[in-house]
Amino acid sequence: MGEFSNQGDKRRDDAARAAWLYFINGRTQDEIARQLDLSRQAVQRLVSFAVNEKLIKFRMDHPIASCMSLAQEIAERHQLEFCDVVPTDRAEPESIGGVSLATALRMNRLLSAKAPTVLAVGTGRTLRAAVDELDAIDRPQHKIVSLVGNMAADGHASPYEVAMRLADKIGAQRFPMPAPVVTETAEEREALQSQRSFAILHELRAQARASFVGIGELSWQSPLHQDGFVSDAEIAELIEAGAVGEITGWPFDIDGRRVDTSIYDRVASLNLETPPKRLTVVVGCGPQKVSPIKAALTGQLLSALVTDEATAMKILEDQ
Amino acid sequence: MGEFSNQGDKRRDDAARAAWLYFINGRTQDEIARQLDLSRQAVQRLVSFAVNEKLIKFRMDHPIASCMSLAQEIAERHQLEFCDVVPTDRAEPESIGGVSLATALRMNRLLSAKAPTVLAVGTGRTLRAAVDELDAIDRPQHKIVSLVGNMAADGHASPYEVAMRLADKIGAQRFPMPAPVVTETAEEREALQSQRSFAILHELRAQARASFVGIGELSWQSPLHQDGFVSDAEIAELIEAGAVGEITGWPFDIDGRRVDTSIYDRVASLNLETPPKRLTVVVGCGPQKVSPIKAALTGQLLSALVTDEATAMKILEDQ
DNA sequence: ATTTTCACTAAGCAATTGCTCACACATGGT
DNA sequence: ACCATGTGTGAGCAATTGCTTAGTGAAAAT
Repeated sequence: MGEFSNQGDKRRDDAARAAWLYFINGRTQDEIARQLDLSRQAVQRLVSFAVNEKLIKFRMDHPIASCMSLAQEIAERHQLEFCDVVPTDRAEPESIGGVSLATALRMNRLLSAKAPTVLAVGTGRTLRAAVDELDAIDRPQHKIVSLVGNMAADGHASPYEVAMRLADKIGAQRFPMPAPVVTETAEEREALQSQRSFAILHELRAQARASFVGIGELSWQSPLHQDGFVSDAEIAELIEAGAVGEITGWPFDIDGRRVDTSIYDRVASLNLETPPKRLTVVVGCGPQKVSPIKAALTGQLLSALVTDEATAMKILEDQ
Repeated sequence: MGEFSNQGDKRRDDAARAAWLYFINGRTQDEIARQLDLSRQAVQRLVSFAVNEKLIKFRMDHPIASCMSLAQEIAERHQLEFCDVVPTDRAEPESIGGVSLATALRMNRLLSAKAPTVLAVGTGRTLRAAVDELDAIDRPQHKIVSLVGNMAADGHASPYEVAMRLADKIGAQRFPMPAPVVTETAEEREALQSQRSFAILHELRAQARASFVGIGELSWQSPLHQDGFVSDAEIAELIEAGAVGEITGWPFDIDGRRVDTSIYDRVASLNLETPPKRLTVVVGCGPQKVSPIKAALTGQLLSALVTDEATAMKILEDQ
């Protein structure tokens, strides 16, 4: 009783206790310090730690009318299963805190099920942040399958891998994709995809309850390019061919249709299901995501969307 | 679009937006004021309003070891379906914020089900506070049935009625008990209970997924007495006869057994099911609740408990 | 034994927040 | 028109919080 396996647990416990007294019982840090016999600074550190580590969570329990109406409009117009729109922080329009929280709530709902569930995920900053917001639950019966590799051609890995981290978080079985996003040659992709592990990924995706994917723009500043997944020549070719966005590495044009360039035969990720065969949630916000999302909606590449108010408004503009 | 049915909605929306930016995006009230074009004070009021109205919620997502071990010990010793123990605010040991939050989480879980669910509830401050913490969901298919009336013999009603408020909150069907807790005469109770509405209450309780009840001590300061449900003479008689606690008006002694006094034939609430036929959650904390809870545990009057750390420790002492 | 490292504390300052008060403005009743 | 009433606002102050610095002591490393 009352013993801790290590110091870290004790610290987390103290932090949780301090945060409880602070947020839920509404005490000041001074009072908590006296109560727990610590210095005020220690309490301040604990509370801050608890917030950073998300031992304590904030959740909005009120539908904001303007967000709701944007969401409904988008969902109806594109026949989505759902659309979540969160308030934009205008001082920092690229902030992903809001959408990742909303995404985490959706993931939570699916993952809290006791029945074994397969979830397919892409990669990206926003998804990664969403995983950090997930509730701590233990679901060894679930399976997390990666839709896309996270290696560049030069072999270095992007830090935004999601499947492993998600599986870690909930103790699920993990099925990462051991591949680059885009291979050097078409033959290389063939070789990769003929491996048994790829067949398993395909098989699992077919059983997946839902897919969660990010969305990228295609430009010289695009994440796909910056993270080194595609070369200068390739990005130029893609832009030239009219590609405006990509999902799990698959480029598409303004109408959401596939773009035939030399990389099309070298994208190693699982194919996009068009139209989606399962709940396919696209997550993203920010000015640069507007046209990719518009295109994806037009091309019916998704069946659900999580974004923010500013992006939602631009998506609805002059359509 | 963007229109509001009334001013209150607009205010709540603004508050929600301010709270979102404050808690979720981590901006200062000053920044939010500039962004929403309001004074800092207005933002401070909005944030405070959002917290008070629970538009924004705090939730702990970390099991505190000492609370967990107390909970496990109690649950095992008394074969409970669950026991939730929350940290105590030692500066205010009677504070019910924590247990009501924990209770609300348990209620939420049951009420979020889509399948029509019947929930039976007692009365009391803690339960009342728990209802205020519930998520805003709409569940017209559910039914809320009251286990106990909330009128005193003199006809005045206690403000701690729970069933109606709970039903309001989630839009469920309501089945209040139109009766005093203790009638004047045994005949009066007979008359009440022969009414059709009572048969319905019984019937519904039999279908209930769970009961949530408070627990009271029996003393001159007990809520039952202070709220005027029982007279001076009656409380004296009960104490004399060895009653230490009550649940929905039913008094019991230190072993959790019924106490035969003159009021036993006049308690109008639905009978206690002993042992419980369904999930029966007792909610309460504070020094004065210790022996009632101990007694109820001994007499197997409950199948789940929500309390706080200090109370839990005292419950486990020298048993 | 000595040094290094680390974590913590006290102190103090600057930023942020909570609260009060006096005042403006709208509303509804007389 | 005039007056209560209440609702919201801005200013200002006090409390609280976030953060930095310097110092202390314990544990680990040398």
